[in-house]
Formats: sequence, C-alpha cells, structure tokens
Amino acid sequence: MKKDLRIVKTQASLRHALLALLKTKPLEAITIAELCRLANINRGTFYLHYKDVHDVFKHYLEVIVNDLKQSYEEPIFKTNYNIENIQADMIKIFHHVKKYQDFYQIIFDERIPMMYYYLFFDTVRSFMKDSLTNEIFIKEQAIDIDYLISYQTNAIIGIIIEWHKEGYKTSFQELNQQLIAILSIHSPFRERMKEDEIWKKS
Amino acid sequence: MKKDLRIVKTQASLRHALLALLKTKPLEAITIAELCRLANINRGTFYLHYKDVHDVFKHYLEVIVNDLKQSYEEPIFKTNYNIENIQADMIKIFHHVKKYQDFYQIIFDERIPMMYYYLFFDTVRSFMKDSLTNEIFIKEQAIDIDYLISYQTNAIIGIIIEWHKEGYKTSFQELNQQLIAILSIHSPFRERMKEDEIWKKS
DNA sequence: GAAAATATTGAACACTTGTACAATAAAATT
DNA sequence: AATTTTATTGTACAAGTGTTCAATATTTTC
Repeated sequence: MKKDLRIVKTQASLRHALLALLKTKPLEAITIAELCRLANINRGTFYLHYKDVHDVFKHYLEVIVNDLKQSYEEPIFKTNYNIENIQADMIKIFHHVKKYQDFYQIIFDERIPMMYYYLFFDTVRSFMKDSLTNEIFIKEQAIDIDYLISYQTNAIIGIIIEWHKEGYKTSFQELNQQLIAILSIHSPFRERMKEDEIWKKS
Repeated sequence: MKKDLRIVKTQASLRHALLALLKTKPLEAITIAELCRLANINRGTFYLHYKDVHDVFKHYLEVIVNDLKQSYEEPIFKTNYNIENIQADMIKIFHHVKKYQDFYQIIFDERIPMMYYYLFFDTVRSFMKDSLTNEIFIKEQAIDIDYLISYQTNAIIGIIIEWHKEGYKTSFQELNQQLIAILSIHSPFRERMKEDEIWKKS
C-alpha cells in the first residue's frame, strides 16, 4: 500500500503556507484559518491531519533535529572520553543552531510552548548519553546517571539560551572557545579543591 | 493617590477564580470567558487588566519567585565559594520547587510557554551571579562570565527537569546528594585529566 | 456630601476554533 | 476502465477572542 497522494499534497501545501507566513509574522500570531486560506485547504481538512499550528511547525523541527542527529553518525573515534571529543561534539551543536538560527529563534521564544525545548533537549541528551554511559568514573560514584546526563545536557543548552538572548552575535567558533574554557575550570570548586589538596599535602 | 478599590477587587476576583479552575483542569484548557464567568467579571473588563490567562497566572509565579528570592536574603557566610555553600544554596532551590510542586508541574509542562521557564531561570541565575562574580579563578581565564553563569544555572535546572519528568518522586534531600556527587566529579574530564597528570609525572 | 474622575458593564461586531455530516472529488485497487 | 475506497469540501453550529462605545456604577477627591 502506498501513501495517498491527496494527503501528501494537503500536508505539503499547509507546510509551505506556514513557511510563507513565518516570513511575515511570528508563529504565535498565525491562525489555523489564515494558514488554510493561504494553502487553499478546507479548514475541516486541517483537523484531519493536525491539531494546531504547532503540529505543522513540528515537522520542520523534526527535519532540523534529524539533520543534527545525522551529524552524529559521523564516525568519530570515541573509545576515550576526552576534551577533544567533547569539543568536536559540542561545536557541532553550536554550528547546527547557527545554521538553523531562524528556527531556533522561534523555538527559544518566550511565547512558544516548552515542547520544542524538550524535543531539542531530548536529542542533545541522547548524544550526551552515548558519550557518558560507558565511563568508569560514574560507576564509582553513587550517581543516578539520568540526573548527570540531564545536568550536562541542560548546561550546554544554557550556553545556547545565553547565545539566544544575546541575539546570536557571538560566532559559534568563539562560543566553542567559551565552552572549552568553562569545561577547563571543570567546576566552580576546582580552585578551592586544589587549595585543599595543597593544604593537605603541606 | 491610592489604588482604586475596584481594580483591586477585580484582579483579586480573577486570580481566585483561576486558582479554583486550576483544581479542575490544566492551565491551557482555561478560557478567558469561563474565568470571567466564575469571577463575575465582565469579559471586557478582563482586557483592561490582563492580556490572557497566562497574564493572570504570572502573578502567582511572581509570588513564588519572591519567596525563593527571600530565602536567599538569609545571611549565609559567603566569603569563600566552597562546596558547603553551594550545597546550602542549591538545596534551597530543590526544597522550594518541592514546596510549590503544583505550580512547577504547570511551569515545566510542555504545553506551557517558555516565559515561566525564563522567569525561573533569571531568578536562579541572579543567585548564581552573586556566588560567582567575585571568584578569582574566572578572571584568570578568558571566560565570558555571562556564558559561565548561564551554563551553571541551566545545569541545575537540568536536574529539576529530570526531577519533573520523573514525577518528583525523588526526595529533595536525595536530589541534593545527587548534585553533590555530580559536582564532586566536576566534569566528565576529571578522571581522564587525572590520568594525564599521572602520566605526565611518571 | 457633592462633584469629578474613572472603572465596570452590556451590547455589538468580525473573526477564530473545534466539531459534525452529507455531498463530492480524487485516488487506489481490481 | 469500472469499482471501491477514502480524502476533501461546504455548510452549519456553539463557543471563544479581541475590540469598540455609550451608559452606568463606584471610588476618589475636594
């Protein structure tokens, strides 16, 4: 069985209409009615395929997220978890966000529902999980791996939030430099701990 | 000049009606029309005070956020940035979220706009800023402090997101234990770096 | 307490939303 | 090419949205 051409045509028409409208107004201002008018689709037909305008937009986010996922298929030698690998992984994310800046500006908009944030979060989180799960140092601690991964994931997204609030002015190379610098100090306690160690040894 | 009693009465009435409705249905399902019916307020009057239902809900979030802020007024000896202070600071946040779990369940709901997330983020961020700005180790590096603070802030919220997805089953004491454990390994690179250091010294 | 100021009301408007259903059109199947 | 299947349409409906305006009610000010 093949997919009904009418369905393909209807959905494509609505998606294209959404892209067109996004050039003139914010996502939250686009109504189902005007989307259907522009797409030449009966409004009743809309509800046979989508729940709301976000449902249509979600398609594009899935395309974008798949592009990000695909960039992680590249065979990087990941036997050891080190700063070069993390750097290579995270710069991909920054590059990706910059590439689709127009979309991420929508996704991080304060009027937009959290669902897009979570979709992005879950995607980045899956990469983070792949990188972390086989590390021995975690098993030594009484750490719930899920909390650790969410901690690390959201930290990275925290940088992107700051980037967003800044209007994406910083280049993604510079952003990557910032991340490396932040990771190099490891945690706010590093200096203090070092002092402690020195003190203990003296 | 004093505040008009009619305004006070109207807004209070709408706010109370919202609380009542929240016990029966999710925030996103509450319409302006039914809110006004329950509050005995003319729908036209609603628009003189609020833009939408979220605008009414925002009031409660501000009350909650102020409660969190107030808990940071407590005089804690913060001359040195160390793990005990961070522990004391962050356990407050977890305790706070648990205390207002009913609200944070709404705030982190995927259907709800990002605005609440940002309001919470900005609040936690301001605490983080106070803790970090005077640290010398930052000035040594070429780190944009804003990126570092947003990184740290969102990392903490990442734990809360995980908590939320889990249904707040974990106790906030246990959650705090997790945070301490995560912070103790500093970063995923710590073990690796240690190895490097050992290697260099041998 | 009277006058001035202003918040609230009710009614109306064009518009959107979500749903239902029979009629129609277009695709897939044979 | 004829038949079956199903997606789309047009229409209708009750409810919500956002705005306007004159009439009314309430509060503040003097």
